[in-house]
Amino acid sequence: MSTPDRLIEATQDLLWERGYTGTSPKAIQRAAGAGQGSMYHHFTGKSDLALAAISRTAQEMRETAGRLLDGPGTPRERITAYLLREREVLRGCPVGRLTMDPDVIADDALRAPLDATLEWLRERIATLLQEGLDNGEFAPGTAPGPVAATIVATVQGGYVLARASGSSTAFDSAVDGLLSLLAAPARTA
Amino acid sequence: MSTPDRLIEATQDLLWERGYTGTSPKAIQRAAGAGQGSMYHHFTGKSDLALAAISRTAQEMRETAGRLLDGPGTPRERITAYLLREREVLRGCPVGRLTMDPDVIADDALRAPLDATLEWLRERIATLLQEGLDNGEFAPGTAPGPVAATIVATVQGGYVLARASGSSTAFDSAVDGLLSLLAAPARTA
DNA sequence: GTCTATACTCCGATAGAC
DNA sequence: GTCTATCGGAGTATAGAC
Repeated sequence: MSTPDRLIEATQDLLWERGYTGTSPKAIQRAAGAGQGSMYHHFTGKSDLALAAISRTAQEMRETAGRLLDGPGTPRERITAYLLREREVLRGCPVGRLTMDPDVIADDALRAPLDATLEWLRERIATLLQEGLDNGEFAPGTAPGPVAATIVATVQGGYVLARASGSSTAFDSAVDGLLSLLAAPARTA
Repeated sequence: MSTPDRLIEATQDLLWERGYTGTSPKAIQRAAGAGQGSMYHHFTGKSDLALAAISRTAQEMRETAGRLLDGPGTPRERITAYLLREREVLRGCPVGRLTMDPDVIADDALRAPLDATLEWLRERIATLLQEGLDNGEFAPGTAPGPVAATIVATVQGGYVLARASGSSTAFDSAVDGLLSLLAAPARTA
């Protein structure tokens, strides 16, 4: 792999693990097996490299989620598959994690990929909810936009609960609760 | 106020804003108006001071949430009041935020107050859900434990969405969606 | 209790040789 | 492209005077 690619991947890993403030150029160089001069030859500095890493992470997250949300099954089944997919829960979300970093939030260029990714996810799920409403899979009156936000928030917050407790159980519990709330509408109507 | 108190309060603010890694002893001293020697006289170091600050923040959060969850109204009304309470959404949750800090999560003493607080909140809400089930305010079949986890996760995740977008709208939307799901007519026969 | 002095390392970057 | 040298500042303390 090329040196820039190794630098970007190392930065992705470190940003996920330690955040922007907690990630130093030196640590990136060590992880990538690249020297100081090499890193500053390919990137103008830490923030430039972080932008490349965050953009790539955001893209990868879209692909991962998209495979399930655009996959086989009914709208409800796809949302369920997304919620129940295998996750390294205790590592947290590589995108959502960065929203707690003030230096990332303060920089519009770094924040943009985070916003775009979570917004894309919310929209994609809202569309599925609408399709599920149309085919009777969800309770009439379900508001796709807000409920999609709830779904994304539950996942993001599930990571918080899991990391606080040191166990993925809390994440699973939050998802279970959400799925039960989304359960099939009464057949009586 | 005493010097230790000023140091603790300054640390609380900085941990909320910048996290553990992003908070330096020097910044704490500046914010507290205390000197180097003074800080190290009252606390053994950064982590000791952080423990005091985190414990106090956790206690304050319990009191704030408790005032609404133990307040007037039916169980459903109290949960709703908790979800709709005024928040400085873009600042995030001073407790949840720290779960993304690897140095906090790696230290059981620092992690314990986070876990205890979120666990307390989840339990308190689960109890209210059970009471609401008993008086018919929630759909039969609602599982108090998991749904309580969903409620707490939605709030924590709402902060993530809001900070990503730079607006509190996404938080409000996630809460709206959650309230609508909790208000849905009985779907389990 | 608080102050200043000191120590050693890392941070984030630039400069210039090869 | 990559290396080494260098830089001013910040991080996280410890020591000892007052």
